[in-house]
Amino acid sequence: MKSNLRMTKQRQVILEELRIMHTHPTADELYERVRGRLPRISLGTVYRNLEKLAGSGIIRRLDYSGSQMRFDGDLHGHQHIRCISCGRIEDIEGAPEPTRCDHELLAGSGFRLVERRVEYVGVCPECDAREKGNQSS
Amino acid sequence: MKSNLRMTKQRQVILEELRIMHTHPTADELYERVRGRLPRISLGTVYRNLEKLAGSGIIRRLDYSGSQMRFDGDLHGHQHIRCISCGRIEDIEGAPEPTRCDHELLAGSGFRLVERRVEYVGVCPECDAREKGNQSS
DNA sequence: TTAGTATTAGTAATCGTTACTATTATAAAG
DNA sequence: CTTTATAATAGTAACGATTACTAATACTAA
Repeated sequence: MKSNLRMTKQRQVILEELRIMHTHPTADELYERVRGRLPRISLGTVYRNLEKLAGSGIIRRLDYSGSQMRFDGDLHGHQHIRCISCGRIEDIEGAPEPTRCDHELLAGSGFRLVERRVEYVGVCPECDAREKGNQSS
Repeated sequence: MKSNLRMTKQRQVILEELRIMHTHPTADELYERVRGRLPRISLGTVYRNLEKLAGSGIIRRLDYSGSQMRFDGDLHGHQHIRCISCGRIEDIEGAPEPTRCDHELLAGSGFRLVERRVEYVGVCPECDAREKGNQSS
């Protein structure tokens, strides 16, 4: 099997700029930067490469969360777990996580902490069963 | 000061259905449900009401995350904090959170845990200063 | 009643992202 | 150095979720 991932000039520059930036840029913020070096690059190329690079584990996308906003009418303290496969979100009953070491971690940042959300990401029983069933040879 | 939030039939039904559902529905999933009771309601009304209700703290929207995907070229273990005011995301250096009680919490769900993301939400120093400056009597 | 204003239905516009298409660049084999 | 196969590109169109707009309607209170 071949590497299947050609290192083009565009891909190279996108990756370099992303690694330099450290600001967790959006696709079009990155696009603006990259245009400084490759004026003829298209926005689609940036999107496509970010997807490829994330798929290969070379970069990371923040927010697994899907493209649609979700709402919760239940305000009592609980957590959520999102299925990586089907996108379903389920409640996790139980007290919110302990906040022991948060303040140490955040001390240097200067941020005023408002909330601390734990997003569990996993595979729900149904998807897990289905995926195990599909494991061919 | 008046309540400023009229409880219309539409708003009432949207809230009731959301509270019944327990599936963290998207706006159009909820729209479909509500149409069963109010066939002439429009999708825009659902969106507008969800926004109003969330703004009043009566319901909750999952994912503070903005509408744009963000990327990170730095794969070493670190956390993020997002500014509620300007949307900026900063790195929080330090070990990932302890996972002590996660398994207990998740035990009943049947999910296979893949990842555990902590999203800190706060106000960055700049926004904090600005907001404090703007506090007029 | 009357008036003032929030809310609505319906539709158009916006914005981030993805899909499509013809062309170009890359890597490997001859 | 060609040739060949195919991944990647620029440019543009399409898409889907959300928001904005507008004229009509429904609350609420005087």
